[in-house]
Amino acid sequence: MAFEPFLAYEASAGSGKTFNLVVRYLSLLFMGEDPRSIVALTFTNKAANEMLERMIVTLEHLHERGELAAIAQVCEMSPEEILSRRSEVLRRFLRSDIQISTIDKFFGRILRKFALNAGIMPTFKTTQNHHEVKLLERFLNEVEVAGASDALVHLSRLSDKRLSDLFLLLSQLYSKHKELDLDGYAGVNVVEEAIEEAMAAAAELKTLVLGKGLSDTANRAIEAESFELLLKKTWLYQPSLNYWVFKKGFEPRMDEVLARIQAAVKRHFRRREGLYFKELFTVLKLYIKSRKVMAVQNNELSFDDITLMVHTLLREKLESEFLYFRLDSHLKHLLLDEFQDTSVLQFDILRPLIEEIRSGIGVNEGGSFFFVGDVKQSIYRFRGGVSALFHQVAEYFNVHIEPLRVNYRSRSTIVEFVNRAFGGKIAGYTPQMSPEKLSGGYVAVAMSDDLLETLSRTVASLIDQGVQPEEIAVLTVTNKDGSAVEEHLSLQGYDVVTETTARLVSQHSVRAVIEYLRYCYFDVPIYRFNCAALIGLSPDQIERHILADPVEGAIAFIRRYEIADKSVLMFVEALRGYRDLEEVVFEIDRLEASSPQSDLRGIRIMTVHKSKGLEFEHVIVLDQLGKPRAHNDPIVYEYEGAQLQRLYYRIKDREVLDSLYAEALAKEKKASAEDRLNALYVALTRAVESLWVITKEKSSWFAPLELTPAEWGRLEKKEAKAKSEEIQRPLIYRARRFGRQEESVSAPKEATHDYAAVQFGLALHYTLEMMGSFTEEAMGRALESARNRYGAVLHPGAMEEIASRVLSLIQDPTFASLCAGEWRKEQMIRYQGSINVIDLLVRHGDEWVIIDYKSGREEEQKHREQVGRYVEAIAALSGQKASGYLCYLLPGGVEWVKCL
DNA sequence: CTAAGAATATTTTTT
DNA sequence: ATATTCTTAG
Repeated sequence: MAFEPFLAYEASAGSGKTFNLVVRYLSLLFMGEDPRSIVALTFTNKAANEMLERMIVTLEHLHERGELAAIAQVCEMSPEEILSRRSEVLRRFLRSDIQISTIDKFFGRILRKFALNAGIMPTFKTTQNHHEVKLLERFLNEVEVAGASDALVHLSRLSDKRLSDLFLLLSQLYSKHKELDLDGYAGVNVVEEAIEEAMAAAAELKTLVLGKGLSDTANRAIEAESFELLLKKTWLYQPSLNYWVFKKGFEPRMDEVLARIQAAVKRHFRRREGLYFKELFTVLKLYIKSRKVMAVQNNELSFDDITLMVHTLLREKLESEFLYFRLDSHLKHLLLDEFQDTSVLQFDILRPLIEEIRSGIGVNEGGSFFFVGDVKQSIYRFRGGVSALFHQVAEYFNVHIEPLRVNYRSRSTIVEFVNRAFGGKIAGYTPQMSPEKLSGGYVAVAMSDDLLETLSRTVASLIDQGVQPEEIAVLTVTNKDGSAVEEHLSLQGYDVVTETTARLVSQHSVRAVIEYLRYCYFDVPIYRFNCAALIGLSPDQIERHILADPVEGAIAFIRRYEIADKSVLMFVEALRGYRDLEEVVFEIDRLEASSPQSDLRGIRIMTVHKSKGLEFEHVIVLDQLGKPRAHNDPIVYEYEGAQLQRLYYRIKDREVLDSLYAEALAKEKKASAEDRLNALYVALTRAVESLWVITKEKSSWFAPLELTPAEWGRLEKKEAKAKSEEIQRPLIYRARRFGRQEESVSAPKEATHDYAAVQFGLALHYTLEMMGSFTEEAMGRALESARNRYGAVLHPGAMEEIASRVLSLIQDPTFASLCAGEWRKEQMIRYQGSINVIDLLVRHGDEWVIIDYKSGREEEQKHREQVGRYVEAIAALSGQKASGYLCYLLPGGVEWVKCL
C-alpha cells in the first residue's frame, strides 16, 4: 500500500500496532523527511521508550525484519534501495532531536518554549503531588477574601460532605473546567416552595390513608414527620400506592396526591441541583485561581496544569496564531498512539496543528497525520480519555480507518476464547483472526472460593510444566490486590516482581512512622489512633515524644516497635533530606519515591491497567479479592459523543422522579459497564501461550462475561531454552533483562534552575556528539553545526567558550589514553525501564570505559550516581569489567572524576 | 411469601 | 453509595 497522508488504524489487541507505527515512522525517514519534523506521541513513558527502542533495533537489523517489506511498499522503493540507505537514515535519526514522547512531555516542552507568554518561568518543575496543605490554606484565604465562606459552608451542608471530600472534587473539576460553563448557574434563585408543597400534599395523603382504617404498619409507613423523613419513604418512589399494605384501602385519588408529592420533590431536587452547582462553581473559580497562583509561586506544575496552560496559551490568547506558527515550522508529521485515550482538551490543542497539516500550505506541503488506537481498549475515561474522539476525529478530518484484524500475539485457542467471550458483549465486536502458524495455546477458567490458594496452585502447575517464573504475569484489578498476591506468593517461596504503584509513603510500616511523627508534632489523638491501628497495638501503647530530629525519632520508633523492613529503612534515608520535623509532617505526602523492589527476576504482578500494551507468555488474571466499589462521584456527567452536555447532581432515587436525570444516569451506567468490559478485554488479551482466569462466584469482576469453569487446548511442555545468547553480542545493548524492570527506580531528574546554563550544556554536548573524531578539524565542523542549532538561544561568547573547553578536552592526555580503543558515542542502553544515553563508551580489550561529559560541577553527587548506574548496567550486560569517568569540561580546563 | 426498614460490610483504574 | 442480611408485620 502506497503512502497515505491521512490514515488511522483501528488496532485490536496484538494486531501489530507498534509494527505499523514503526513502519509509518521509518517510511517517512526513508522518504527523506527530517526526523525533527516528525512528532510521535504515546501515553506512557514505557510505550515511548519501547517505540524508540523498536525503531533503533529495526533500523539496526533491517535486512532480517518484517518491517522491511512493509516500508518498501509504503515508500514505493525496492527493499534493496531501502537497505542501501539504511545506515545513512540511522545516523540521521540518532543525531537529531527525536520527538517520540508522551503527550504530556510534548505539552511540557511547548509550555517551556512559550513559558514567558504564559506568565511562568521556563524552568518550572513538574510534579505529581502538589502542596496540599499550602494549597488548602491559599484556597481558604481566597474564599474568605471573596466573601464566599457562606457558599463553602452551604456546600458542605448541602452535600453532607467534609471539606476534604469537597477539596478532592474541586481538583477533579479543575482538570475539566474548560468544558464547563462556570457562569451557567449564576441566576438560580434560592426560594424554596417545593418542600412546603410536598409536605402539604403528604399530609393530605396521610389523612386519606388513615381514614381507611388500615393496619398499624400502613399507618406508620404513611407518616412523615419531616421532609427529610419523607424522602426516605419507599412508597414515595413507587409508581402507585396500589401495593403492599396500602392495597386493601386503595383508591385512585391516593395516586393523584402521590403524583403531586413526587412532582414537588422532583422540583426540589432540581432546585437543590441548581443551588449546588451555583455554590460549587463560585468556589471552583476561587480554587482555579489558587491553583494558578500556587503554580507560579512555586514554579511547579502538575500534568493537568501544563495541559490547561498550553490550552489557554494556544487556544485562548490573542497571539495564539503566532505561537502555532512557531510550533508548526518544526512539525510536519504527527503520529498518535493509543488515540482512544486522548482527552478533549488534549485533542483541542492538537487540532489546529492537524488542520495546518491538512491545509498543505508552505512547510506543510506533504505533511501527514496518522493515528492508531482501539476503542475496545479505552480504559482511561476516569482520567478524561474520550474514546468517541476516535471515530469523530476520523470523520472530521476525513481520515480513512483501516481495521487490523489479525492477532499476531496470542495462540489461536486464546484468540477464539476472547472472540467467544466478547462477541455480543462489546458493541460491534468483530472476531479476530489467528494466523495458521499460531495454532495451539491453552485457556482455563477456574472458579474458586479461595482465590489466592487457587492462584498458587496454578503457579505451581505452570512451574511444574517447565515454565520460567519470569514468563508468568499475574494481573489484578487493584493495586491492593497486587500487594496481597505479592505477599502470598513470596510466602510460598516464589520470586516476585511487583509493578503495582506502590509509593513509599503508602507502605504500611512507613505510614505508621508518619502517623507517629504527626502525633509527636501536632499532639492530636487521631494520629495516635492511626499509628496504633497500623501496627496493631492499642493507642495507649503509643507514647508521644518531643522530637528534636525526625530521623532519630523515627529510628527510635522503628526499634521500639520492631517494624523495620526494606521500605521503612529506605524511608529513613529519605527523611534525612528534610530540614526539620515541621517540614516532614507537612511535606512528606509529596515524597514520590517508590517502595524498593522485591527482586529483579520472578513472577510479574501488576494491575490490569498497568498491563496495557504489554504481553506475557503465561497470564493469570485474578478476580477482585474484595468487593467492587460503588462510584462515589456526586456529579453525573452527561456526554454526547465527546461533547459534555450537562451536569446532574447525584441524589439517591432521583431517577424515579426525573426522567432526564434517569437518562443521564443510564448513559453513565452504560459507560461504566463499557469501561469494565474494556478492562476485561485488555486483561484477557495479554497472553501469548496460556491464559488462566480465576474467578469467584459472588460479585465477580468477570461477571459481565458470564464465564463458566472450563478449559480449552493443551499447555505444551517446552524445553528450557538457552537465554544467554543475547548478552554475548558485543556492542548491541538490548538490555532485555534489565528492561523488564519498569520505572520504579526512575533516573533522578537533573534539577537545573538556570535556563541559559541548560542550553549551554546542550550545545556543548551536541558539539561533542557531532565530532566524528577527536581532532581539531572535526571540532571546527561540529562547532559550526552547533552554532546553527543553538546560536540563537545562547548568550554572546558562549560558542567561543564551548570551543575552548572542547579544545582542552581533545588535548587532554587522560582523555587520549581513555579513548585509545574501540569507541561509540551516544550509546543508548535500556536500564531499569528508562533509556539512558552514554556519551562515550570505549572498549579496551575485555574492559569497558564509560565517559560522561558535564559542563558544571554543581551536581556532582547526582552525576556520580548516574555514571554509577551506567557502570552497573554495562558490567552486568557484558559480564566484563567496567569503569566510569565524569569528565568535567570547566572554564579552567578538564577535570576527571572516577566513579565506581 | 413479601416488602419495609434497620443494621452491617465494603469501598479503583494513573500520565 | 450499594449490596446483603436480618427482623418484623401482614
